[in-house]
Amino acid sequence: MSDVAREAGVSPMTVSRAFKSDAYVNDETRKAILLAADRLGYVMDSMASGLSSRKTGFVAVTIPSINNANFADTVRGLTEGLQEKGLQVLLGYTNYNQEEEERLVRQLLTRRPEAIVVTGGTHTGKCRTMLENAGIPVIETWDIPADPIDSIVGFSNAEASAKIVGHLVATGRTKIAFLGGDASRDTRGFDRRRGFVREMESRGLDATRLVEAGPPPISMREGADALARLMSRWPDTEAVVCVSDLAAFGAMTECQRRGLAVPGTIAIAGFGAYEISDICVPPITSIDPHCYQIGLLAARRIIDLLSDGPDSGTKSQTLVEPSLLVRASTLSERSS
Amino acid sequence: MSDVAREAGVSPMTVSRAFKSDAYVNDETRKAILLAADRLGYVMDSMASGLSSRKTGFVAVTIPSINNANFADTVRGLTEGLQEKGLQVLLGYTNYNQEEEERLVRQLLTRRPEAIVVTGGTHTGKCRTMLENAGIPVIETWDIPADPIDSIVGFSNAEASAKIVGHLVATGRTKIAFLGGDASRDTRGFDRRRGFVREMESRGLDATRLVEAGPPPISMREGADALARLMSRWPDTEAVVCVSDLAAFGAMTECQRRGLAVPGTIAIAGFGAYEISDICVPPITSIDPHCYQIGLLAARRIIDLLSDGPDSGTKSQTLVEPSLLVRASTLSERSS
DNA sequence: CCAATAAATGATATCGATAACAACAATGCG
DNA sequence: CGCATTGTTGTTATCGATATCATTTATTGG
Repeated sequence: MSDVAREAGVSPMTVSRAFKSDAYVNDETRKAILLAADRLGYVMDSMASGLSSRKTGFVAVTIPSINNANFADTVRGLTEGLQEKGLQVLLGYTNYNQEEEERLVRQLLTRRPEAIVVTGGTHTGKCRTMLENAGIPVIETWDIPADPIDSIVGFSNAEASAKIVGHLVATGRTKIAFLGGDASRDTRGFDRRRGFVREMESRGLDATRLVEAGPPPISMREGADALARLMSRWPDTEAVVCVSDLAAFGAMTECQRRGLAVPGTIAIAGFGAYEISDICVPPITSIDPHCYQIGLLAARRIIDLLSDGPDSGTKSQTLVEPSLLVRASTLSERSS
Repeated sequence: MSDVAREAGVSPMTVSRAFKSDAYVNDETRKAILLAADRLGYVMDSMASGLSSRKTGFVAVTIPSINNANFADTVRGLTEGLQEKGLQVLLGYTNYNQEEEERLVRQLLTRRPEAIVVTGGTHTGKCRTMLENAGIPVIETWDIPADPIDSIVGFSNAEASAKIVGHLVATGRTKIAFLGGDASRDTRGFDRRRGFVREMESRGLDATRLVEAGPPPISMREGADALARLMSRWPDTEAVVCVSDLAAFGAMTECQRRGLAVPGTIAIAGFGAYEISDICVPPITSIDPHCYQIGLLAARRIIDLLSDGPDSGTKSQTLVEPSLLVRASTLSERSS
């Protein structure tokens, strides 16, 4: 930076100001400085800048898996929502593992982010402590934890399942199964299963048709395998609610292979509004949790918290209402 | 850090050393320091550390889209490959846009990464200049640029197409179309199309059945629409090579809707070895570019370059051989 | 025309760590 | 026993920027 200052015939301080948009600098001076910087191929060192100003421009974000269209959409919303304020997302993924999350959060905090976004509501004790003591806004997304750390931008996974059950019952199905929902690692999937069980029971229906599909991420293949197990155990099942669209699609391909008509013999519903659920034949009923919107709202909340200053005392809750997308895979009445 | 030093009764320098694994510190002293740090909830400031040691621990990575399983796998390979050396991926996406890439690269370079990984071979002039002058290893992936900046870890998209053409011809098809491949933005998709044309021509076959599917990312829906256009223009088409598995699956659903048998009436091939191509009915012939492997090899190359020092003069090329996955969608002979 | 204000720039200390060197104790070896 | 070696810790300067305060030069209104 002092090289640039010399080249432009000003002090380093003026160069520093020329790179901030808001500061007092003469337009011509700034122009000259930017030109000099360009000649020298100078790019500012954000790390040093951050050290001095105590603003790193980072927002840390953890997601369970990078290879998941839903979380990717949320990250997209975050990235784009934070861009206007010059904030950059620092991304890490946990592999659906809380110990890994703890390690990751520790690593991310060493970068002194100005806020941190985590997915889900369950963390290791140490992880929670770190988040509480970090002294920055913490946003929990994709869930509504019973005991939030700070702010929430999420939705009720349980209620989403309830919505689907309601729809299936309305179309005349009562022998309904749930596919997926691992208790140990996938808390959101487990919430969906819990919501399913609760809703079924509250309607006086049998809520014991539960098939595991292994730990997340649930692949299409695992969805197919799980459907096979489901049908061999409960052959008279009329509908199956899947923990995700990927499992649902896998399950549907298994139906095709077995010659089970969808939705004639069995109805299938998924979760996540993945593109595949819309385009496959027949299209699969799903829940759109509005992933991109979640990211955008989280970004907005962060910007608010960072500008308002110590308003952060209030633990805000921003709830997003998932939408039920009724499609052909559950639409028609039962034919048999 | 000086708080921790006081708490542990040592100098700040010793605390600094205690956090590095390689340094000379008495085991008991280190234990005491780590304990003190834990009591005070101290986490090291990597930014300050980086400023001083001139090692930020960042590796910048740009990908066209975050919502793409192939690129996500490469990022996974990079992340995991770099983890052992304590290097952290700093991710950004370009939306398949070179101006956006330039902006992103500039932003990423302000973070002083120790290396940078970019996808593809075409950049704006300024972007290329920045990369060349950054003074750090630059890895270009997913492609084999004619005029590499530094190191390459990639494969030939054109040859991958040629492989598919060879397979289709071997199964008796000659009226083959290519779906997708936008010249303006998706250089890799365009390379695949170019490879298709070249291979068809070299076999003396008609290489004019080309259908655009719009700018990337190509959705399943766009694949379906493109197939509709293809069949209305060239109804006698016997096989279609798609720019990606997503387009291929979309195209296949359109066949289902139109009652066209796959592979009986028309064979379909994709690219990318997405899970869907393996599980759909029928499974779709595809190319596995070994995305995770690309990431891992890039990580390894970076680690080599960073440790060897000024060996970086040699512009290495690490080539990965894509695998053809023959599946039912192209397998059987033509039935009509 | 002058005091008051605003605009533009500079000087200095500092952010939180580490590099580099110095200092000293313990150990080994001829 | 003395000197070289290794292990362990401390001191000082510094990385590249910015906060803060000081200073200088327009600008404005009474």
